[in-house]
Amino acid sequence: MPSKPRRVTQREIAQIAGVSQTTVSMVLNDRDGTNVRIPEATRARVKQAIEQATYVADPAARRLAGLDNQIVGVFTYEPALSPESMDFYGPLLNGLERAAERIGCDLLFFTSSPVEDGTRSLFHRRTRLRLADGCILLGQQMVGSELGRLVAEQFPFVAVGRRDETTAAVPYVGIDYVTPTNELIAAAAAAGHQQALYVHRGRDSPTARDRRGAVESASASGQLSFLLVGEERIPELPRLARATGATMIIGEDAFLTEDVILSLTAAGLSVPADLSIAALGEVRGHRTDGHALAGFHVPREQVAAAALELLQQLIITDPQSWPGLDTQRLMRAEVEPGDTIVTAPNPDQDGS
Amino acid sequence: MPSKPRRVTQREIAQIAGVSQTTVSMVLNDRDGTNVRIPEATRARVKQAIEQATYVADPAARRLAGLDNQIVGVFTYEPALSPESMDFYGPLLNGLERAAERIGCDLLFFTSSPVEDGTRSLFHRRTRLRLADGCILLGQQMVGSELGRLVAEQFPFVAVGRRDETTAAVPYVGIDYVTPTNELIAAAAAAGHQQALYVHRGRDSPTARDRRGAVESASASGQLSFLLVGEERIPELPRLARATGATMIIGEDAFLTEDVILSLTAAGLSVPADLSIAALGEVRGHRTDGHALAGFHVPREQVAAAALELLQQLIITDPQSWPGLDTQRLMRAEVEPGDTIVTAPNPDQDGS
DNA sequence: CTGAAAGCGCTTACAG
DNA sequence: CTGAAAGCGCTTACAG
Repeated sequence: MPSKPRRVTQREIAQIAGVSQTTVSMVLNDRDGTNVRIPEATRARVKQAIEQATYVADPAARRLAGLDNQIVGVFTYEPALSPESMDFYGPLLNGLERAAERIGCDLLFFTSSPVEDGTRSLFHRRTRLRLADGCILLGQQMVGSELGRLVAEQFPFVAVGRRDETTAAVPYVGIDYVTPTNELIAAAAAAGHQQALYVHRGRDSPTARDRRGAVESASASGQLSFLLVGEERIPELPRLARATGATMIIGEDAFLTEDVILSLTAAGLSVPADLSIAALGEVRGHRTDGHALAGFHVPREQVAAAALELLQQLIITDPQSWPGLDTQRLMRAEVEPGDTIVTAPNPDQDGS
Repeated sequence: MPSKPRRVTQREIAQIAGVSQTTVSMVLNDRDGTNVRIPEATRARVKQAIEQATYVADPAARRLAGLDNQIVGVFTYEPALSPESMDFYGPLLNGLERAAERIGCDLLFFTSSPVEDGTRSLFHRRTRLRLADGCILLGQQMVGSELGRLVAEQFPFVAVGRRDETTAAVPYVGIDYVTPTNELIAAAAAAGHQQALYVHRGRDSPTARDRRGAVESASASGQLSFLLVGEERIPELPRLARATGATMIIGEDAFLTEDVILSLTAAGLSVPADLSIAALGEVRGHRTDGHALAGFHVPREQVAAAALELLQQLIITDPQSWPGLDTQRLMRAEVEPGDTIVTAPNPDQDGS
């Protein structure tokens, strides 16, 4: 270990300015309370010494003495900066970076977290978690026990995405898929669609359940009847559409929906002429044969920014008062009308 | 400021295990030197207490006591996580993340650095730079005075990209463009090309100079004669090629080269049938009309990994001994042959 | 208004 | 082999 080169400290500043180290600290932190009132002259002298000696406070010492750090931890359960993960993490990281710059905090990525017992863990022996004032958790899937431990230890953190890995009250900022799903279904119904297929991945995540739930209740209310189809049955879609008289197919997300379209066009069907199509996920950048895919815009940048803001609130609030905060927030995805929902062929006209 | 919830400390572990706090520290850090020899029994007792109490050392205290942190700072002179910057930063960040995971260190992004006096500065009043063991600097353009100060303060850091912003000996890992440029020109000459155009952006960065220098010396040696053309003259390229008899055009980078191709095809010229084309930069993912663009593969992931490894060396080496280290390294870009360099039309045949 | 002192949680000589 | 003590650089009661 190399000898840590000594930096200029408050003590030296104090000597230069001819005051005590305490006074330097007071000036530095603008402590001008009831019991302390430092005359402008002293203050100026100290400030000048600080300037002249290019003093910078040691963050470790500040932290140890109990102050906050302006450092926010970022933990992802998988690599966040690889090309493959950019689709999902890119907008989130972008939103985090911008919000961090605005708030004035640094971002500590816990890239070290080793794989132990088969899963990446936030709590390893040498975790630097405590160095951060709080932590943002990113990832499609999180570990319930770790979320629980964070809650139990009253460590400020916010998860991105609605969580159900634990019964503990996990602070999160997630995405409201229900409202836009209802809107999109209403629009489809208004366009004359009565029978549709919903193609899903069969996952059991909160957002997957949300979307499926909205679809099912639209179906139950008779607004638009759905047949739910697992992704493994995509090849059968042309047949299923014919058999049910469906005039529309909705996919759980854009990528899945692109597979759906491939299956349809392979069977000689044309989109949206023969079948209207939509995805219950981000569709920006997704086009099909010149048509903009109908679906949602998911404001991930804003979600990340909102998560950081919520985290700041938690950090400056005493844990005692956390229950009074609104710590579970949803940002609404917006409907992107696109060009792939068209008026349904009138079934009555078929018979005429 | 909320009351910092108390964490379990070494003192408590010591009480549980019935030893002194010093012993706990010794066990924790595997201090088994000449003067200390802790019997296995004690050691086991302490370890069990640590386990049971889920003790994690306070990184701030460790740091303050003079140990290293396993935290590497990352500073970029512009936002690194925005979609626009992903082209350049993406591969670097990916390489950093992977190397950090392997080495076991966390990455502290100095996203806070505010804009002061018109430029983003690493040294602001509250910089957390000192919290990191060392720092990686990323960016096309850096500030010479800050590089100089880092050198003067003997703070371990490594810049990505060859630097010339200061006369100080800046540790860096950069890219060797000269070797592959020579190779590419040799290949072009071997394919019969004798006259070419080099389209550049007129920048004065080290890598721009390297490329231009290699082009000029090839020209001077008679291997392949070049006319150097600024990017503003791209519209004139068809005329210039005809006037000079050039059979090939090389662009400084792939994006510029794509503009070149647009200009040529707009004039009714075909690539590579009428003119061979290459770029002196990363060409992966760049195709032109079904042809893979000839140029380089720039191993940015490896550059980032090498930078982190060099930084680790600096960190564990006493600054006294830094001069003995090879702190300025170049990784060679590789030639990607592509499909856009074809045999030159034989000028003699023209006359026959 | 200002300073001496205690304490944050750790490491490392230094004595037993 | 093990512990008491000093010190890392800061903040914050607490006395003057």
